[in-house]
Amino acid sequence: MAPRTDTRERVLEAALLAFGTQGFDATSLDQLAVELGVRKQTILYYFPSKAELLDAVVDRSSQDLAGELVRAIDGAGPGFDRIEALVRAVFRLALSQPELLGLIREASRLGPHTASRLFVNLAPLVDQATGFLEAEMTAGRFRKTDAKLLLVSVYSTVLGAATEVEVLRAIGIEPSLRTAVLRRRQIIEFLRYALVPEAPAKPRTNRTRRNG
Amino acid sequence: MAPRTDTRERVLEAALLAFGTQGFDATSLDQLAVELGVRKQTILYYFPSKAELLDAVVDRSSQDLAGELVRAIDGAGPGFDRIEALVRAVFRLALSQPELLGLIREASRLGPHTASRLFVNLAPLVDQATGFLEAEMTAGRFRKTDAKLLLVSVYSTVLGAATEVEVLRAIGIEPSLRTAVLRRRQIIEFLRYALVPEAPAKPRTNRTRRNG
DNA sequence: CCTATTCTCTACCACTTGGTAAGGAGTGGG
DNA sequence: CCCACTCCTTACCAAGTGGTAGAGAATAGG
Repeated sequence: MAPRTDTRERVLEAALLAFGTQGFDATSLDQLAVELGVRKQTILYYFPSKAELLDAVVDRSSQDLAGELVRAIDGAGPGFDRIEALVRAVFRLALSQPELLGLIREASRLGPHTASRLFVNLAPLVDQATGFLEAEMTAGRFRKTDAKLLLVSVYSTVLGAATEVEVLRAIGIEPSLRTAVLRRRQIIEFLRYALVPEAPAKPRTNRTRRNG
Repeated sequence: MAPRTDTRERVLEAALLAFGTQGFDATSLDQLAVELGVRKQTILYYFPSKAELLDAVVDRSSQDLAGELVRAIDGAGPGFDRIEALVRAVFRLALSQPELLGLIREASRLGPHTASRLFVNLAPLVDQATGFLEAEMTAGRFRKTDAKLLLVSVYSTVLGAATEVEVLRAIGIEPSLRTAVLRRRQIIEFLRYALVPEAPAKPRTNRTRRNG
């Protein structure tokens, strides 16, 4: 039956925001409660402990992320188009929901328990990605190498470019929508050279890839 | 004059280890004190607050890191050899002092104050790196692109491959010395394709690149 | 020997943390 | 009307947090 309130929902959202930006340890249940206009025990009613709240947030967020990325990838053509679609999706998330990507980082930082919880939900995506990479390699569209290791590289590169705000700032790139577009383009170019063999015909046409 | 004890030194080391592995918020002064076999107030004698301890640790660590990397780079020849030397240095650190790289991650996560402190010390390295990249580009040895953005990509890729232990584990790669060598090789290959134009003569000989 | 300095200690504290216990208000069904 | 259930509350707590105050031990210099 439908619950009478959406408090549980709101707790999850607030927790995602807090965990994803400040980090798990730097977030207190009291603080969350205040933000929600609710007593701390209300949070503990829905989630028996802070750890279980984290688990719930990680579960939901990783599922959300996986869904988002799978959708973006499925909508793209074969070959490098999929990589490009993935990068675009990640950058879209970095702008609309930076806390989500932040939580991913945080979750893999918090040790095996949380990390495995995270990657269990991401497993389908990982499998699909490795399968995709291997297929592209045998088709000769991508350079041949270890697909798993390659995936780690792509993961690090994309997530880094999308989330390492302080690094950008330190290097003299103020994070903004404008520079995000430039960063995205650079990442795509970077990955294309890294993945696709031969001269990739460098399309000056920005993105219109649909045949016509 | 030389201090009569090395306590300050030991505090810094223990703090680096704890901050770099567990994170700043998850580390308490009491815990550090117990590990050191010393009262908490001894720590606070040398560092008036936990925040200032962090600052000191970040300062020292970033200087150490910069020194280590500059040394590795300077000892390498021109062109891609320097990138390779950098990757090797980072992986060496990832094995011998993982907490150092962990602290770098942590520091850029803890907000502008700590991050700027970090990158002030890394600024020479950053300048040298961007200068190097630009020089290589004009020399035609590297593909032409925005040097700063490229640097962010390289940074993310290398640091990610060296530190994202849980990601590796989740993907089915148990972190070990053996896989570290494979990862390092893959990263170097990956970066070479991304950076160096044309077919780079893909050396089947593993690493002996010295003319002979 | 005396004193100043360096270093570490004991004793304490205000505050925050995650969490327990239990009760009360609203609601829906019998 | 009453019972059971959902939802949120007040009241409270033990443990841990970063940090202050100040004393005591050791050493070096005069």
